[in-house]
Amino acid sequence: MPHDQQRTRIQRKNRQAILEAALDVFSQYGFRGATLDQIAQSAGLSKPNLLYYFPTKEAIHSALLSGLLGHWTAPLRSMNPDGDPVEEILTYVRRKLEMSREYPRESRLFANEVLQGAPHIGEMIQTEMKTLVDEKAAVIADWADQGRIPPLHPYHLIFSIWAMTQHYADFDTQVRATLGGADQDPFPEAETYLTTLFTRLLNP
Amino acid sequence: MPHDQQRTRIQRKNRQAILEAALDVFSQYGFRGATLDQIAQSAGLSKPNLLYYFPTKEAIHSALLSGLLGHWTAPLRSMNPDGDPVEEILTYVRRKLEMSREYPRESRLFANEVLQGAPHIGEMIQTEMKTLVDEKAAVIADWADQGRIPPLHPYHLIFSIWAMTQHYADFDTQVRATLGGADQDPFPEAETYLTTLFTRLLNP
DNA sequence: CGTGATCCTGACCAATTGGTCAAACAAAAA
DNA sequence: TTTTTGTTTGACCAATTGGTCAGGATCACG
Repeated sequence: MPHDQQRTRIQRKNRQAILEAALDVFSQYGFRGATLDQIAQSAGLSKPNLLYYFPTKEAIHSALLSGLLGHWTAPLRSMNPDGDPVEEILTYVRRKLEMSREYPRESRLFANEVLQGAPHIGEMIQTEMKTLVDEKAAVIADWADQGRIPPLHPYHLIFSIWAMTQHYADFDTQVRATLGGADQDPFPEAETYLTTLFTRLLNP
Repeated sequence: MPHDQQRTRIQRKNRQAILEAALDVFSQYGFRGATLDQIAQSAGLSKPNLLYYFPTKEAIHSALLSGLLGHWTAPLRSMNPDGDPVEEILTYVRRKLEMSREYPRESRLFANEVLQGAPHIGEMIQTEMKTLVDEKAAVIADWADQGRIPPLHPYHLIFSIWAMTQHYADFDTQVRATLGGADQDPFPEAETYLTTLFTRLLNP
């Protein structure tokens, strides 16, 4: 049973390759649309060998999602209650946008999952995720109460940051197609735009 | 061949039922994740009978998407160049949010499609969609040139409206789970928040 | 070296997939 | 009432799906 912990060198390498391949495939086709053959081929393994490392398709998916959740929520987690409100929020926006540029597959993986009603991570959202958001929303509410930022609904403020930043990863195809010059990188302009938007929104 | 036009009463009824069922299934599972059996059952037809009305799975999907595109872009299309800029944009935002509330399945259908690289409607995006956005972005740019709204990047302004409004349809599960009271309707608060956001953003 | 644990494979399986087809059935036209 | 047209079905198909299993290959270690 290699599933308890990553012991050997080979196990580490292959589990890593599988998760990498699975990220590719799941993020592009969703859970039901992805196939084990695709993942196995992309990882350079045979299908039975793949199933030697993970017992089921769901196990791969779960391992991916739970392993990524911490990384994905890091920018929000590092928002500092003692910092300058506008600066903290702007930094959060920029770091979140940077995540969309650097890790678009991760963004699409979560998007696919949530789109389908979050059947595999619904629990995680209701616990870990909600706890984090509750905490940070309280911080934002405090800032608003102190008059340091305008009185905006803290949860919807967070939602709008998620929406706008993840949009550039999840809907990359549409963004690029709409902007025309397909080779053009939309992210620099996006950062400028979002900085302007939140600066105007948060300063009195 | 019933595929040229909807002739008989039965054809109209069944084609309608199929598209309705397909919207349910495709929007929840994506193209590859959806099955003909699911759609047939949801439409109350046998699978061969379903394939009597549409030759392939792709045909159903295409019919759905192309039939919906016009409806989906209506709010942007009706943005009036001769109206008051702030009011026009705010109305657009509100109508778009209303679409997310009234037609979440349609939103998720497009989201699924674009997430996977828009393999079936990439062409439509590059032509019809882009033309519309180009036109309306020009209107917004004019408004900015005339000093009637701040100088914001028109395309990214439109993207941000898409992102924030569609977020409430596409990520409904996450929004409700995060807000806690699962039975609570997030849309009224969302409308208030978005109105505030764009009012602050667009007024000098 | 040898031996036990780990790693890998080809052959296989039942279930499901999108799709076909001939024949039966129903509706409408004659 | 025929005849024609339109509609529905059960049986079927090849391909693909997630997953199993016995045995072979390879590794680490004494």
